[in-house]
Amino acid sequence: MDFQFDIGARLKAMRSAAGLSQRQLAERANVPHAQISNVEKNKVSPSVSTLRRILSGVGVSMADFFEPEREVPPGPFFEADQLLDLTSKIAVNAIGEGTGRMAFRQIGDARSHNLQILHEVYEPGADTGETLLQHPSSEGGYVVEGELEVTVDSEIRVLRAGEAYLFDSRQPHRFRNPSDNRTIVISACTPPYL
Amino acid sequence: MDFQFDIGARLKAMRSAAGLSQRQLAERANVPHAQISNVEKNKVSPSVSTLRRILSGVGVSMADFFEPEREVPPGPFFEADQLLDLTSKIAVNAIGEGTGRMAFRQIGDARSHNLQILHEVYEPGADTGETLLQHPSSEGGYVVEGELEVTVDSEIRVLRAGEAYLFDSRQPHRFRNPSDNRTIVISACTPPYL
DNA sequence: ATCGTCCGGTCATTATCTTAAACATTCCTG
DNA sequence: CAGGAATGTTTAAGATAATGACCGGACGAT
Repeated sequence: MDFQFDIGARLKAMRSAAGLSQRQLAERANVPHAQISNVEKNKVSPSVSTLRRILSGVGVSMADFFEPEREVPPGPFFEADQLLDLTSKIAVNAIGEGTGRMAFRQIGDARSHNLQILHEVYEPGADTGETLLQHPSSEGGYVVEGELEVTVDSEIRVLRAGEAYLFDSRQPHRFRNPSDNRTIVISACTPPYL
Repeated sequence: MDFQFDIGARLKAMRSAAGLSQRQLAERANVPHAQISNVEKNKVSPSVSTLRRILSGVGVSMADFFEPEREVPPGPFFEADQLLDLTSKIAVNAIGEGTGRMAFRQIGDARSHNLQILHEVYEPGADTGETLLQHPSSEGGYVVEGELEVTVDSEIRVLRAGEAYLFDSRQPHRFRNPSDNRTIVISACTPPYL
């Protein structure tokens, strides 16, 4: 999680792709043109607010700007510690008022393979709440250890180790660990959630 | 291009999802804990370098952090000016040493529909160069106006208005406007490039 | 109650970014 | 060649963010 690209070079590339001079961009973005120069030459690390204004001038979002910094896991084989931890990301993007500790770790590059396989850990009581993202995708999983209460579109079922589920993720769904022990699930989803 | 979320709230959510205190995160991220507090309370707009350090502590990339800011076009109908301008993004991410002016505008939300339809404009001489991204996807297009020289895996062909192409984008490919007039193409790709 | 430790928040100082104005270059054009 | 208009760069000021020390509250253990 530490590759970083050359912000200045990237901004410069985007600016010239848009066919703008530093001054033209500065006007659109409502920043002094010196700042464009400073950022492009990496003389400063701009504040988020400044960078946002600048990028608005070339019609690029922050997310798109930093896209290349995304970690691209290697493969096709992964050590246990090479799984990509998506806990914070999923917890904030996909889960509503989840409670309790849980962890999600992804195998490889879900995007390019169009397949997201996750190793999921639910501590006792952990609850995703009603899942926010309801993708047009398919989703299934296998309970490796412990118990998992799965709710799909008003059907509730407690799955134990060895049992499994599979459904269309457009249906509202929710996961919970109703037991006093840790629950471990391996799940798969295509196309990927995030 | 101007929705902005609450950076502080988002960081806080991610931090607690990771089960860390401000001080714990501060140590991991190598930042004074006061700064975590300041950022979470939106007392400052952190510099990119600072935010990057903080996010490394929760294992989230900049791109992921700003993901929700991405523009999600409405639909299912789009006015001409509602097409999403991807010029800078594509030019920098997908195209190598392209030359000349070109523009790419996307119809709707390619990701969720798994289908990317683009309105492409090539000014005279515009050349994508060898395309960098060679996705496992399919790609086709129709020349609406002007001429387009398409190179696919060593096959070269000049298409005129009314003609079209379709190929597997894993093959190396390249587009060029060899004429003195503007060229307009409507293309489609699944799954999307970006 | 009284430590000890953790928590998040605040303060003054320092370092950094931001700004506007001046500067240097190039490329036209008369 | 001189003037003009564009370009990107540097400068010195003012504004803002980053830092480390400090504060009061919450919680447990003694």
